[in-house]
Amino acid sequence: MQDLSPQQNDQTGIDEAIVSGILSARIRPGTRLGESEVASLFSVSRTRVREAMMRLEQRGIVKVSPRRGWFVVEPSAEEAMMVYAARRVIEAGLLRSMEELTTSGRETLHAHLAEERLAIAAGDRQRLTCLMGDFHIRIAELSGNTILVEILRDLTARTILISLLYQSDFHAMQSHLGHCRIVAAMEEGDFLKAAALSVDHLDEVETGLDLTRRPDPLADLRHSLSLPPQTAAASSNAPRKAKPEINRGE
Amino acid sequence: MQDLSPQQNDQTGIDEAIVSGILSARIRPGTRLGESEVASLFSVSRTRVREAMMRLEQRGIVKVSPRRGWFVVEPSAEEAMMVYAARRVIEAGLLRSMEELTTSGRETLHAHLAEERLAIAAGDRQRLTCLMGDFHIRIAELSGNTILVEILRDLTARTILISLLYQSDFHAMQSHLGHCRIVAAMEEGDFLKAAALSVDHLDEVETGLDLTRRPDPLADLRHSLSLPPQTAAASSNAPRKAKPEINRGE
DNA sequence: CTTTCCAAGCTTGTATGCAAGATTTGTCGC
DNA sequence: GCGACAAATCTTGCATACAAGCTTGGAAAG
Repeated sequence: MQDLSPQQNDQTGIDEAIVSGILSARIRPGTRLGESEVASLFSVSRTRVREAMMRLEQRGIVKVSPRRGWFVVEPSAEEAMMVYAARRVIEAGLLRSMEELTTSGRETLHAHLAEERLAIAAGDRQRLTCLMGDFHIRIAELSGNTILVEILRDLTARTILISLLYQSDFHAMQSHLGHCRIVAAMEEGDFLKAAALSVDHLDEVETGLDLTRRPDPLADLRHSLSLPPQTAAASSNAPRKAKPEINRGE
Repeated sequence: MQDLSPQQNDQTGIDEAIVSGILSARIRPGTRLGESEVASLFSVSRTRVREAMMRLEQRGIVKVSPRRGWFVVEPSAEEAMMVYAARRVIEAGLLRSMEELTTSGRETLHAHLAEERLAIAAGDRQRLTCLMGDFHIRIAELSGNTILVEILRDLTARTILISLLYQSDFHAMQSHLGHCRIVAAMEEGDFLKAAALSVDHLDEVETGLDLTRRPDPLADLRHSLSLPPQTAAASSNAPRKAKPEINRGE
């Protein structure tokens, strides 16, 4: 099983450790998070794990299947569209409501874009996934509205899960350029343009998804066995036998 | 203490009973929600109450003061402004992203406006508070995006708490007219105008707040003793005896 | 050999118990 | 009378225990 980085400071909470695992794409959608399993990882009792799960469920990040266990959500196609729609609404609304880009704000964004370029050059896909989501959070942070930041953070987490499910290949360079364009518009002080670009950017990413593809419950197992990844053609006539993916590990 | 309508169907959950109590302004900000207290009201153990509180905390509706108890949040002035800002961003963004008003949608909105008029005529302030918040949720529901609906529902709950804290007197008719204008614009198919009107409307409500007024920790007691409500003048030279105001620190 | 049914094991759901901290109240000293 | 201190009480924090249900593996029947 992918580790949840339990060595991470216990003070930050189990919640954030799991979210962080998702944001960095170390935890896949559908991953089972057994209460006792996580409890022993963090050296606490099930009670606290359960409380964390309740909070994460509220945030739309995990779901419970009664008496079966907790699972990282596997957003349906409908949910995926709603997440993107919500992000378009909020991010565009946010940009439209902005009035100026402070110097420190500009520096923050440029630093972020530089990091993106670095990760692209290094080909560090995991880090890239994280950065691509973070970009939008950075922008929200500029507004100083922590409420919206938190909302967007959760939506970003779900976005990452969605792309892990439905994105065949993501074009990092394309996304990066989209980000650059948005920042450029902000520097011009043209926040309406930035908002429009943001909508375009999200549309672009959403269009790149293959939402017709049903989530593959065997993805993990398939990967473990080094079988070729599921293709659209294969998914229709694949003999769905075998057990519905259980926690690998320990 | 205000009752939480425990007779409400247990299936709906403790969470929703409390939220419902807030939405209808039966539960005031700062209200203490003791775990065992609520537990006995709902005839369950503290465990389930605690889980409900964890979820509500995540939704920004209650806060825990360690080893002291759970309290319905008393948003600070900064938080209040953030809530309104977030609502402006989301609601305006939502309206701008809409493209048509369906027939059933129009009927829903008109039915709602009719209810508002009814409540105004009856002078039912409690019901009115609830309806005024619901209007914006109705609009979000038109989009079919349940994610945004849930977000707005929580923001609305917080809005009601804010107005209970900072609103000296709310002008129901003014708000109602604002709603009417928004609906009219939507009927014209002019969603940009509707979005602008929505921003104006929220601005208007926010302007009507007295954010300089510190929350009165004695409000409940004062009310129980039938003392006159706190005025800006009285608050400055009132002999602050009794307990040191509860956790509004940090 | 295949199918059906039952039991054992594991997982969550819920309650309860105990410990630690905060508040309050009563008392003592001045 | 008034302020400080200490014990009693109440509250949450956390762990554990037990109940209930799902899953699965194996045995038995066809």
